[in-house]
Amino acid sequence: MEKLEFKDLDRTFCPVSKAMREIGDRWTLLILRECFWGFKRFDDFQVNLKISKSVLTTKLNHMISLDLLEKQSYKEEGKRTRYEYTFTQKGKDLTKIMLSFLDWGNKYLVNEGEITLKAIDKISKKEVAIDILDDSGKRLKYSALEMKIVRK
Amino acid sequence: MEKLEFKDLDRTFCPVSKAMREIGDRWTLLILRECFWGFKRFDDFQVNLKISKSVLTTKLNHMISLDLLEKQSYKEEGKRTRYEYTFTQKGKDLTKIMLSFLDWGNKYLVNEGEITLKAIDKISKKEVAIDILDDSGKRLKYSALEMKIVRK
DNA sequence: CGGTATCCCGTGTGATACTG
DNA sequence: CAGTATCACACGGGATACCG
Repeated sequence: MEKLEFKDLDRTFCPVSKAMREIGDRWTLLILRECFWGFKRFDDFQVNLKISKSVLTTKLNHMISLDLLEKQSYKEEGKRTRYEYTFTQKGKDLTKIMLSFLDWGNKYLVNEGEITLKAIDKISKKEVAIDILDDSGKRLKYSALEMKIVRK
Repeated sequence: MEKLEFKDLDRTFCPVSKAMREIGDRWTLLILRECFWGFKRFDDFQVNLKISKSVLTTKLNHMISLDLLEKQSYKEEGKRTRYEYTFTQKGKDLTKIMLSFLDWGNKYLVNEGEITLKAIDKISKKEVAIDILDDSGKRLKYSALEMKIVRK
């Protein structure tokens, strides 16, 4: 079997391409960010994100079809039925992507003195980091990395 | 000083929003991926990504203006002057975002038996992971996280 | 509150042709 | 090879009105 070179490959095989096609739009990650903060209702998304209702409808339905979100109805005593959106495991697993964005954004796009967001450990209240680890758990630099083409 | 609540905040303050505005388009991350693989020339990008030349020109110039890329000229003996694009530190620091996409894409968007890409340690040739760490270097679950509004 | 149905518009993108 | 210029268009997104 001959060795596959990057140049020969249709880039659509790359998981980064695939992920971009699925969540690489203006709203998906921001909706999931709102979920991560605990918001669940249509109206919260709409007000917080200042997204138009028609687009939000489309996005939510699309994200449900991609298994990023689940829609559930619930009913409080004496109130009418409501709906809430919560993320699935697949959606929740986008947290690392969100935190990477957060990290990079904080480093390069936030000025000194400006208000921003950090992710902290609930217990220690200290900042968390996101990093690249080898199989023994040691942190790696980018320069220590290479890409390999494999079959899953 | 009163406590700031998420609901009160214009979402544009969020570094995730800011990052999305800067790199949340169809091409930027894919161009940086090609850089990460070692490609540097206009034509490589164009052929590999199947992007139209006019769009590529616009993107590259935009990315230079955002300080994600640098353009340099170089000259080999007896050949004419060529140009190459390499990423800046700011661009290089997007690697974690790329690896997060790679990780998530591999988990959810690649079927068994399909060709895909993994990031490995150059030395040990073993797969690397990307993870969330507390300040002592211990891995954290999402459920151990919370967000905090701070000033940089 | 939680949507759907229309209509409209900007812009991101591709195709093609041209240049040094 | 490394672009620029021009045109044309689809589609994502916003605004508005309407509905259960």
